[in-house]
Amino acid sequence: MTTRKILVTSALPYANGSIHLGHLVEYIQTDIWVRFQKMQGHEVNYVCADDTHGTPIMLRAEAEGITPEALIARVWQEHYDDFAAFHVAFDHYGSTNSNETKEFAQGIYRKLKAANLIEVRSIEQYYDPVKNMFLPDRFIKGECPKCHAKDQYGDNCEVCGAAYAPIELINPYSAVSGAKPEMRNSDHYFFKLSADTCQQFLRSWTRSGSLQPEAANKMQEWLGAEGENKLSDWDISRDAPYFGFEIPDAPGKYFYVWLDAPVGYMGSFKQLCNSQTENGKPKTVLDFEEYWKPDSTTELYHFIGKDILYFHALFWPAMLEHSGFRTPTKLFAHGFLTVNGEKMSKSRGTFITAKSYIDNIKNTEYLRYYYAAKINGTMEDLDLNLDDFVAKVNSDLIGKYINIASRCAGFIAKKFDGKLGATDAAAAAEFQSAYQDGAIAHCYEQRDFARALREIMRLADVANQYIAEQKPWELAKQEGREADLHVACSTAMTLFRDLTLYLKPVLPVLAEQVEAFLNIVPLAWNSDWQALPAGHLINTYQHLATRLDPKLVEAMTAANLESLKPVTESHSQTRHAVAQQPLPAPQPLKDEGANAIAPLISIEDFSKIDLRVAKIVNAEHVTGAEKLLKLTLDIGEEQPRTVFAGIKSAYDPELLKGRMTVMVANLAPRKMKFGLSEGMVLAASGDAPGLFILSPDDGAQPGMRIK
RNA sequence: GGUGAUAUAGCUCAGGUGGUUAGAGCGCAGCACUCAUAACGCUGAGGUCGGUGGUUCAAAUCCACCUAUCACCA
Repeated sequence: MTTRKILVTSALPYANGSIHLGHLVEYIQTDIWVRFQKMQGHEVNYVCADDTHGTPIMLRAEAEGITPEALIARVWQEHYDDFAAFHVAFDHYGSTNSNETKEFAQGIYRKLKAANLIEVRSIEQYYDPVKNMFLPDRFIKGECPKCHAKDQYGDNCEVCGAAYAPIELINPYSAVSGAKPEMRNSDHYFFKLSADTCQQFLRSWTRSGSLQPEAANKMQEWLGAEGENKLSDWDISRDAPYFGFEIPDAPGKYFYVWLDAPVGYMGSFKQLCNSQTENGKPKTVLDFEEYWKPDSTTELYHFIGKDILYFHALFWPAMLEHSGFRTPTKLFAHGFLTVNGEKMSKSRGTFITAKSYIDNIKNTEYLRYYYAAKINGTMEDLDLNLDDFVAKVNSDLIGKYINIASRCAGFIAKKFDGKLGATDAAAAAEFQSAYQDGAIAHCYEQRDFARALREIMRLADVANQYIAEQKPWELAKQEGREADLHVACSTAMTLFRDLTLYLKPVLPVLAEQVEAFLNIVPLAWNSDWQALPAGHLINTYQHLATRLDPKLVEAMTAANLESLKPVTESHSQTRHAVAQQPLPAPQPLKDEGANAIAPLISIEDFSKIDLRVAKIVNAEHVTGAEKLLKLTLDIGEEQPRTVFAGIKSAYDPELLKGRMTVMVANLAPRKMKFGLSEGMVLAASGDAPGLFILSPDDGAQPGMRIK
């Protein structure tokens, strides 16, 4: 087999939010494919980076009172740790905010300009006079011109679905400052995608087999029929203030984040090339030019979500083609993740962050397995059904696969001092031919992991049937059957070894543990099939994996329940450089979003809350507490209750004594540093300073229920 | 609104080029087993393939329309 040279990327996560299980569909898919190719003996480099530029990053950093650089550094580390926990093994994980990416972005721009593909035009755009900045569509809100819903974004209405331009909004206001925006002119730089050369190139490139059939159809829609020019030019500049790269010879103008995001693939790979050193000297194994020159014989694959097909299948190849670089070999677009058949939802606890999975379930290979069992290389959405997840992991991995080793290894240890015997050639024949015909490898190559795993689990069934037929537990009790027992259990170990090989791209850590248990060199996929030899010594079996407890999954969703917290992230699943995508202001700013009314509840839900009129019989400061007052409340019970309330900043205890107020009487008691708090006092607060406890009208008596 | 995709047993999914009684795993019921951190084996009950109408000797599989879900519309 010839060694292929392959460069693989996953889309760049935006440095504005946490990695969640939706992101991981892509990174896990890519990682499995990369690991498979490496096991085949190919030279594979897998690079990615944080996507760090744009208005959302700039504003978020400002809201947090830190520099954008500090923000992206922090998020980079979080992303990096999350990926590592899920065993996503990048060869390099960089950042678009790098010198390498900057040089490539500016270089490409200069080439495009020299090719006469850049044009400057003056456009009219909303400007925030308070914040002194031009406003992206998503940072302008107002009343929908069609249905008159309030507080809709500048590009489309979430109530009636209408699409429009920001200028059509009624009573627009800046989502950043709240100010009324003004129309102002500004020069913008455009990449002339509508130029004949681009049109013609894209028309042929999108049909060259670089896209999945569904994606190619989609492109057809965007390109229009032959002779029809549907592409319009692409606005690649943004005005200061903007966090990004300056456009050469254009003071105050910056590259739009989507221009430098894919260039980040090149930048990250360049960093990888530069970082390969040996004894302090460059190793020069990786040659950037070899991978990116126009006639390169290496392969370049981008794994992306279907939402960003437009950028990767039109802008990106057109940029590369006209700036002297090679174009991608193929784009692998995938669908979105749904959880329990629906969009991920914060209020249902199904907006699951990578971190919360790690914290609650710990074993990240279970998710890798489940995703792999559903990934089929198409653009269809993938459903994470949490009940199914538990059932599948337990049944396939524990019940079928691990169980093979677990049920046979004991005999090898006890009866044969850990030494394997001969292999039952007839029983192993199916496995040997499965290896040789390469069907499973072919499925991996095609990214149809689901089909691969179905075949692997079928083989696991075959192995378990073999053991059931051999009945080693009976052989072990019969005189003179030791040889048969030895063969049966040894054969099972070879079958188990094969299954482990096939699962290794999906379950790299478990495979390593099996390699240690079987005392074999790391499994690879590029040699002839051989049974484990007679006389080979294996180690004592220790349980390799345990069943997934459904309670852990429940705990995870509970941890993600954030119905009381304001939505600060995109409610779409958009997961990459997203400035074109729905993206609310990153931090609660003034009067919208943060203060949205919570989801509807039923009267039953409300009646669960037992609110009572309470008389404050005593109030005092708590030594050592910055915010708390200790209240003694009478609600008509024999003993008054003690409640710690965070209202010290607003109330003098002396003035509270004797007042009537409202408390939640059936809140679970909470142990605090200063004692047990047996309820909660209600108080109102907003963005403005101040805190206001409630009072009933005169006449209300302690203990009266509020309903 | 336009476009692309999806819709098959309780759940999750397979079903090139249309062709005998529509498949798997899980779940469920029964049987059996005890080697295995209750795992494994055997048997069985469940779908007429989103809806309607076409093409055809024959359609889950082709066509039209409809419905629902997802995405994209730069």
